[in-house]
Order: sequence, then structure tokens, then C-alpha cells
Amino acid sequence: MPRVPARPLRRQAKQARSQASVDAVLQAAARILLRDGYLAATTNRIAEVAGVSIGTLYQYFADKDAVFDALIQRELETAGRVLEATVINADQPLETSLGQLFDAFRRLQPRGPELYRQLEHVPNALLRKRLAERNERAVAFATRLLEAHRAELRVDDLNLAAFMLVHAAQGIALSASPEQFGERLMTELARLFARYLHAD
Amino acid sequence: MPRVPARPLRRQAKQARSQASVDAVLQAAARILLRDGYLAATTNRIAEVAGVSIGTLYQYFADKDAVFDALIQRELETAGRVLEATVINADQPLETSLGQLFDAFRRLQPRGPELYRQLEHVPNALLRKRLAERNERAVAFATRLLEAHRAELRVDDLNLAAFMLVHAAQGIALSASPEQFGERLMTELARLFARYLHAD
DNA sequence: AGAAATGATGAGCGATCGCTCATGTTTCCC
DNA sequence: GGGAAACATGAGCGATCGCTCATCATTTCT
Repeated sequence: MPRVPARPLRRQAKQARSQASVDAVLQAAARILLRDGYLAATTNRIAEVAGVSIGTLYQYFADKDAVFDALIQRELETAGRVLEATVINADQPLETSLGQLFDAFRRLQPRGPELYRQLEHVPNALLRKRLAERNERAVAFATRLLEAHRAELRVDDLNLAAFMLVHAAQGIALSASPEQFGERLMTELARLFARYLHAD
Repeated sequence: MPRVPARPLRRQAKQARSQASVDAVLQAAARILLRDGYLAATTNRIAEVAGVSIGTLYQYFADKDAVFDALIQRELETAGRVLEATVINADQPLETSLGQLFDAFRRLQPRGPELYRQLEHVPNALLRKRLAERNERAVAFATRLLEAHRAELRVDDLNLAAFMLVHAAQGIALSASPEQFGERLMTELARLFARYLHAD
């Protein structure tokens, strides 16, 4: 079995110096992706912006895709932590929980939707799979949230409702500019689903 | 003013033969985009699949982006026609109109969401602007639909509601697989918004 | 101190890209 | 028929890409 199982790092960074290089590369990749788009994010440019040589980049990343793979993994880890930190409290009103959920969604995109939008341009099937997995986890999470309030709901298929919940919120989050995606829109989004779910 | 105002065609196709070449190129571009993604859609490959020479391609398209620009314009024209064909009938129930609207949304993606997903990968700012314009027109259309039913609605900001309507539907349409985006999901989507909008 | 890891460097290779242009072929029109 | 206009061809140029590797620098450990 000669295949290394999806190891993003070619060499483990053991010293503080090397970890700094890896961080610089990821940070540079994110910056270029945000400012100039995927096509401008060449490996040479990333290394240059990161302040390391192209050789150093390739000591830690197997190929170009590995850089974006690591970047997306880092973002998704953050997303996972934020999601898990959102408490499911069956005692509080559902609309409050929905508000917290949408707020978590908004915090999942600390640099606005643009980074995610650009990450989706990465033409690697693995990355798209990771994003799809994140969505599935979000749907599962939303389903658990709904199940905690099952008694008060008037929908039969909680999974379908959760699917709409997540992808509708995502569609809005990706389309709305940061100033649009404010308190007002979030409140209305929570109301949209509260009215759909709740038995009056 | 030396700038030619966004003319996709370098030369007007006057004979049937040349129009066939242009069609073949656009069709090939769409096919490659769908099957292998944007990075595989090189100009040489497009010409090869289209069955014309690379020189012919560049007789009608100023550069690579012009091909995708023409492709997206063609798709958006179709989208516009479908949208306009969706009748606003104030006499029929709002939920019926919503169903028609979502159905139009589904028909706007005759090859499934994948072509649109790939078109968004085209790194041309002009194309993104065109897609944004399409969304704005869709929001305006939805607003008009809601205004026709204003008396029965319990939301104050129709424009905000229309914004959520369009982008939520779009988020779901882009995420759902063709078999998922069926009668069931559409019905539930219409119900989601009907309950939100309608005064019981 | 000095040997062994570990980390950093960047010139440049091979491949591929978008695109041109000199040339040949087909159609139109008188 | 024949000249002009329209259309088609594809080898290959220049630029850029991802990435390697021989070499040097720094850190760690005994």
C-alpha cells in the first residue's frame, strides 16, 4: 500500500520556525484567494506573499491542492467548533435557537462569504467533498435541534425541514453582502422558519 | 473611446456555415464545463470537441472569456424567457403562484445545477456581474408577485421577503441533486414561504 | 565543539496554456 | 467564369504554470 492516506503535510513541522512557515503559507493563500481570486493564487505567488521560498512551500505541501485542502480543513475545523458551541437548549423558544443557529452561520464566515465562494472555485474533488460533508453535518445538527422541539412542530419530515433550513440559510449567506446579512435579515430568516415549523 | 463595448463576437457570422461553428463552440464549451470542469475547458480542447480549428474559434471570440460570456448570455436569455412566461395571476392562490415560481426556477436549470455551478467558476468579473443582475431581476419579479397578493400577506417588507425567497430557493436548487429537487421538495418549499407570508 | 537533523533557498525544467498568422478553401455576386 | 469576401486551418510562439533538486543555513543533541 504505497498510497499515503491524504496527508496534507509532506513533512511534519517540528520546530517553531517551520510551523511559522506553514502558517504564513496558509495565510497568504487565503489573502490572495480573497483579493485576487483562485487563478491568481499560483504557488509561486503564494510563497512570495508568505515570505518563504517556493521550495519551502513544497517541503510541507505535496502539491498545490494540498495548500487549499489544508486551508479548507482549518476553516471547517473552526466551523465545527462554532457549531458545537451553539447550545441546543430545548427549554428556550425555538425561534431563539434558530436565531442562534443563523448567528453561528454568520460567524462561520468571519471574512464574509467571499472566502467560501473562492474556496468553491478550487477544482479539487476532495475539497468539494469536504464542503458537502460540512453541509451534511450541518443538516444533521439542525435535525437534532428540531427533534428537541418535536412536540411543538407541525412538520412531519424533520430531515427535509432541516435540509431546507441549512441550504436556504446558506444560499442567503452566500448571496447577501455583509451589510445586508445583518440583524434585520437574520431576524426575518428566523421568523420564516419559525412560522413554517411552529404550530400556532 | 477605443473600447469596444463588450462585444463577444469578433466577427459577425453571416453565413449558415459560420453560425454553425459558433454554435458548435458554445455547445462544446458547455459540454466540457459539465463533464470535466472549468480547468479542463481550454480553448484548444473546446475547439477540438467542437470539431473546428482553434483558429476558427478565435475568429468569432475575442478571447477565452468571450466564449463563456456568450454561453452565460445565452443561458440567461433562456432564463429570462422562462421567468417572463411564468404568469402572475392574482386570482389564483399564492401557494400556487409560488409553486409555479419554484418550478420555473427548476426549469431554469435544464441540465441540473451543475452548469450554473461551473459557470460561477469562470473567473471573469463580468460574468459574476451578469449572474448578480439575473438575481436582481428575479428578486424584482418576486416582489411584483408578492405585491399582487399584498392584501393577504402579513409581512411588511415585501422586498426583503422576495430577497429571501429567491436566494433561499437558489441555495436549495444549487445544493440539491436533481432527484432531490423533486415534487416533494418543491411542495415543501412553497409551503415554507406560504406559511411565512400568509395571514392564516 | 561538531555531527546529524531539520529547515530554507531559488534557478530552472518540462508541460501546458491562450492565442497569432500565414495560408488554403468555400461561398457570394456580378 | 472569376475576383472578392467570408470562412477554416493548425503549427507553433511567448508566457506562465506546478514543481524538483542541488545547495546552503540553522537548530538540536551529545
